[in-house]
Amino acid sequence: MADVAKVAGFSAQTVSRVLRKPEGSAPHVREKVLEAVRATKYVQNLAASNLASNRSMTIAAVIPVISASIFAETVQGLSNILIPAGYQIIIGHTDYQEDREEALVRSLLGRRPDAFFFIGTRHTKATKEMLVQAGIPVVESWDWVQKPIDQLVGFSNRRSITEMVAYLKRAGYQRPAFVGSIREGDDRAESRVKGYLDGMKEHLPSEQPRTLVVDDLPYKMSSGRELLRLAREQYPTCDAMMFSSDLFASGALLACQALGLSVPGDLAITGFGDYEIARELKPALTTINVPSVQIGEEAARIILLRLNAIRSGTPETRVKAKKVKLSYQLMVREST
Amino acid sequence: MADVAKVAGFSAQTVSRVLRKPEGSAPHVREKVLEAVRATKYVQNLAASNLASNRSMTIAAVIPVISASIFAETVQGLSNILIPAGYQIIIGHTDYQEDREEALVRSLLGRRPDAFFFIGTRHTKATKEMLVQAGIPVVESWDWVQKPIDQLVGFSNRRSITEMVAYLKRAGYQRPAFVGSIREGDDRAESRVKGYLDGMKEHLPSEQPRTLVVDDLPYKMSSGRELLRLAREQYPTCDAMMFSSDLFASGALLACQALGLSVPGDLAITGFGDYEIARELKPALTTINVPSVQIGEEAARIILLRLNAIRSGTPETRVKAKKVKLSYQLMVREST
DNA sequence: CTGTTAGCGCGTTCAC
DNA sequence: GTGAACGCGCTAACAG
Repeated sequence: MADVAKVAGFSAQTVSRVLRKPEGSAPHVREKVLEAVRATKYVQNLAASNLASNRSMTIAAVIPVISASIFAETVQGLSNILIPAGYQIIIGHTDYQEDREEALVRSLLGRRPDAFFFIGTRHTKATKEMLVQAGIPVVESWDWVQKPIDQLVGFSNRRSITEMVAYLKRAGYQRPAFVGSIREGDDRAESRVKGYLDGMKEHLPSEQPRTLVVDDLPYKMSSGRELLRLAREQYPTCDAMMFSSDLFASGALLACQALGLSVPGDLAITGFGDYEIARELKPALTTINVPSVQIGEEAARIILLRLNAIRSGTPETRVKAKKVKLSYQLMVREST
Repeated sequence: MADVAKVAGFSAQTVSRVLRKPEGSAPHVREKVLEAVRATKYVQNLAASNLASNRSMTIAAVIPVISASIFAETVQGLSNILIPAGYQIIIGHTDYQEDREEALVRSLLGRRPDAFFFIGTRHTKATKEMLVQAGIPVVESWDWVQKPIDQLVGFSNRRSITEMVAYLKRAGYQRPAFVGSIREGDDRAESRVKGYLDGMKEHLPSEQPRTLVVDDLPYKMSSGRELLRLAREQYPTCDAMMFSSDLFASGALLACQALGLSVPGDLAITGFGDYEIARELKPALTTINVPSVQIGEEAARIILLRLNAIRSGTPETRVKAKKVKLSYQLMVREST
C-alpha cells in the first residue's frame, strides 16, 4: 500500500480510504490512486485489513452437505444478497455430524466471521456456547424451534408432513406409511417422522402408524428402490408411501415402473423437497415445496440489518428480529 | 494468546508453537497449554496468524456453479485430501462468466490463498497475469489444454465425444446429432461440440454434421424436453441424439416416453457426465463417466506436494508435475 | 525445548 | 480532505 501511495503521490492512509470508501475522497485524488493501484497491480491484503479493523467481511455458512442441490439453493440465496453487499461467504459442511460441526465452528471462528448462518437447528452445547461467546449475529434455518441461539428463518418440517397425511386421507388413502433413510443428526428429517405420527393420530386414529426409517442407506435415488422393497415387505397392505425426500421417492417411482406396479393405481407415492425431477417424472410426484432460496435471502437480509445496526451503534433491541416463518407448499401431482 | 500464556505459565510463543505443532513441545508443557486454552475458551485469530506467517492455510477453488452436483463431487474430492492436511477451502463461483471470474480471482487473492484450483481452463488475460504474479501453485482441471497456467488435471472432453460417435457408428447409427444448451464461456461443453465434428469427419464422413446448440436454456431437465422438440424439428431424420449433459438427456428421455417415442427403437439418446439418474432411468442412459471426485483428489495431492516443496525449499523443477491426464469412460446402456 | 525481539500490512484515531 | 503515530494478534528469527 505504501508503494501505491508513492506512485500516486499521496500517503498510504489516502490509498486505504479510497479503496474502502471511494466517495470519501476528492475525485482527482481518487483517480490518481485507482490509477496507481492498476499500475502496480496492487491487491489489498485482507488479513491485515481484518486484523486492523476487526471486521472480516466474511459470513460463515454451515451446511450439512454441499452436494445436496437443495442446500446449494439456500447458499445461492445467501450469495444473492451478501455478495453485492461486499461480503464473502465461507462454507463448511458437517455431514450431519454434530461433533464435526463443533470442530468446524471452532475452526471457522478462527477466521473471525462477522456472522454465522446455519442450515439446521441442532448443535452441541459447546457449539452454542462458542457462538454466544463470539457475540456475533447467528441465523439458524430450515426448521422451526422455540429457542434459537439468536435468530431463525424457517418452516415447520413437522407440520408439513402432518398436512400431507391430512391430504392423503382426503384423497381416500387409509394406510399411508412413512419411509426414509435418515442420517442420525438430521433433525429436520426426524421432525418429519414426528409430523407423520401427528398426522396419523389426528386424521387416521384407527390405523397403526407405519414407519420404516433406516439410517444406513446413502442419499441417492437407488436407495429409494431399496426402501420400496423393504417397505412393501414390512407393510404389504400400505396404500401410500411418503418418502422423506424426493430423491428416494423418485427412485421408488422408477422402481415401481420396473416392477410393473402402477402409481398411483397400486400405490401412491409422495416426496419432500420439490426437486426438479419431481415435476419431470411420469407420473409427476406429489411433494412439499420448500422455500430454499428464500430462506437464504431472508437470512442474508437479517444478517445485513444486524451488522449495519452494530456498526452504527443502534441498540440491539431495535433491530433484533423475531423469528421469521416461511411457508412450504403442498404440491399435489399425479403420483397420488 | 498472552492471556493463555499467563494462565499456562509460559510465553505466548510457546502457546503458538503448541497450537501449531503439538509434538514440538515437551508433553507436560503441551498439557498445561492445551488446558489453559480450554479454560480460557481461546480461539486463535487466523488473520493475525496469516499476517505474521505469510501463509493462510486456505486453498481457493473457483468453479462455474456450486449447485451442479458433478462439480460438488470435485470439490468433495479436494476436501477429502486438503481438510485432513489442515487446509480450508474457500469456494467462489463464476456462473461461467469470464469477467466474473476475473473479479472473483482478484477478490480471492486478497485473502492470500496458498494455492488456486480451477474447474475450467479458460480465463481472461488479466486473470492469468494475476495468478502468475501471485506466484502460488495453480491447478486447472476438467479439460485438456496444451499450455495450462501452471498445472493441469484433466481429460479430453473433445475426444470423449468423438469416441461416442465412433461407438454409435459401430452400433449401427448413421445420423447422430449433437444437441445442447451451452453457456457462452463453457469451454468444456464447446470442446464436446468439436469432438462431435471430429467424430463425424472421421467415422461418418458422408454425413452432414447435425448440431443444435442454443445458449439460452437453463441447465435443467426441462430444457432437455425443449431441446428434443427443437432437434426433431430441425433434424427429422436423425437417429441418435447426443446431448451435452445427462440432465438434458434425462429430460429428453422422459419427454420421449410422454410422446410415445420408443428409446432406443425410434431414437437413441446419449448424455454426458454419468449422473445417478442416468443409471436409474428406464431405459438407462448411455453416457460418459467423468472422474469428478478423482480430479479433485488428484489436484489436492499436487497442491500439497508443491506446497510442501515450497516450504522445505525444494527446487521447483523437482516437484513440478507434468500435466495429469485422467480417463473418462464410455458407459453403454440401454438407451442406444 | 523455550523465551525475547521485531515486524507482518493494514485501519483507527487524532491532528491539521 | 489529508497525513502521522500507533497497535491489531500473531509468528519468524535468533539466542540461550
